[in-house]
Amino acid sequence: MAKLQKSIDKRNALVKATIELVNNNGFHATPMSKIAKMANVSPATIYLYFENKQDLVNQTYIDVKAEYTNYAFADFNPNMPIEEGFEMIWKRIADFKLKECEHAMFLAQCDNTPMIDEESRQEGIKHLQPLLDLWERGKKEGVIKPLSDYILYAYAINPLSFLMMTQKRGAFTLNKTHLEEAYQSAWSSIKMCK
Amino acid sequence: MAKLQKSIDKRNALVKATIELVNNNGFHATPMSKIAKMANVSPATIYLYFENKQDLVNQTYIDVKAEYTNYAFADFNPNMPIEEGFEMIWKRIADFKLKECEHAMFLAQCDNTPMIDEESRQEGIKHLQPLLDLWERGKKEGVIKPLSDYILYAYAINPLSFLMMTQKRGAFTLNKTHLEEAYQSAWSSIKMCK
DNA sequence: ACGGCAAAAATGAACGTTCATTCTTTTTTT
DNA sequence: AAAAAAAGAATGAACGTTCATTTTTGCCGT
Repeated sequence: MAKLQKSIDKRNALVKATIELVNNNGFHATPMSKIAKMANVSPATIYLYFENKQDLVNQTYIDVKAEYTNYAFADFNPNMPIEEGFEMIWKRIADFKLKECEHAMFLAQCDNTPMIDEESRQEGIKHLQPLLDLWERGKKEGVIKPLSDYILYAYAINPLSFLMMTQKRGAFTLNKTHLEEAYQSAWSSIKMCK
Repeated sequence: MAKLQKSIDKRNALVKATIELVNNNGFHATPMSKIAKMANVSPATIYLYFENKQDLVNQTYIDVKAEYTNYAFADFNPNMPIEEGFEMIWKRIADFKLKECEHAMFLAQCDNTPMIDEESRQEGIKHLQPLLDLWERGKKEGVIKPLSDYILYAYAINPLSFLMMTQKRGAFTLNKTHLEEAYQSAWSSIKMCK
């Protein structure tokens, strides 16, 4: 195997182990030694790929955030009609949160905790721009309520995080019907009433 | 001062310090020694009031959760009309999340992290029953959409957590108008359409 | 009202452990 | 065989918790 690929594999294994351990035990209870063990690597090797523990968790956050937004916008193009574009993005996000729920959970933990440096948090936010642009256009066309982006996000997207979390805790399971209901709630909370 | 009151004061100081330090630094970076210092107490004294660090954070969670729900339901009575009751609870919750945002932030961190024992988490959920009862009644009367409680919560209540968090990060500030818009979004996402 | 005393509460220092990180040596690659 | 990558053992600091003492409290007979 090529040298470069081996390096990439090792880095990925470390990121993967970080996600899994932080999800299950929390940041406070995931020592570098455990991360190393789960990635089949010596603790010292981590420091060839990352500066320190903080850097490891920051980079893991940015990696996962990029994966999330790539997934969300994969089939989207900025010229779609507003409602169609929103539905596509919403459903991709829902898909991601349910299929890659380990990753979504990790993001939820990072986003509600001071465990990520502010700089990395900002870096992560940037990738969401296409959705904000869509909303901007929607407001101009009179299709989307003229609300702050934060309020739109709070009502249209964020509920999915809560549902993902609840499902992960085993309290209930989202089926196709739930998801359609949730989408309707999301859309009706941001669309202009006629 | 009475002996009992002194004990209560000391316990409260410890809980308060825990909230503040965990909010600012995260659980992983708040040692018992710092909690003790902030509460003006010796580290050893903590162990007269709490079994260990885990017990301290569990009890802090339950305390704050109880305060939250007491606040939310303070003026509510179960015989109110559905919409009036919901508006009252919603606005009290919004009030709490904005005025006591340190406490709300602490809850958000606990709820997205494995830092609280499952048992204490369950304990905290119980207090929400009056809202679930109101929704139950609303569904029977055909005023509230017949959705799972989790979906109702996701769309009607949880967005407030996101807005509180965003505001706390300084990204934007919620004013009276925003709040009224948010309430309308919340209500319209759960009310039966006519 | 008060001095003295036993119990309770509180303390600071100490303990053993665990952790993030580094150092030295070994293994792998080119 | 030189250079790069990886390893395991070592290091020093920091942590949660406990221990031996000291301080405070509440109560008693006077």
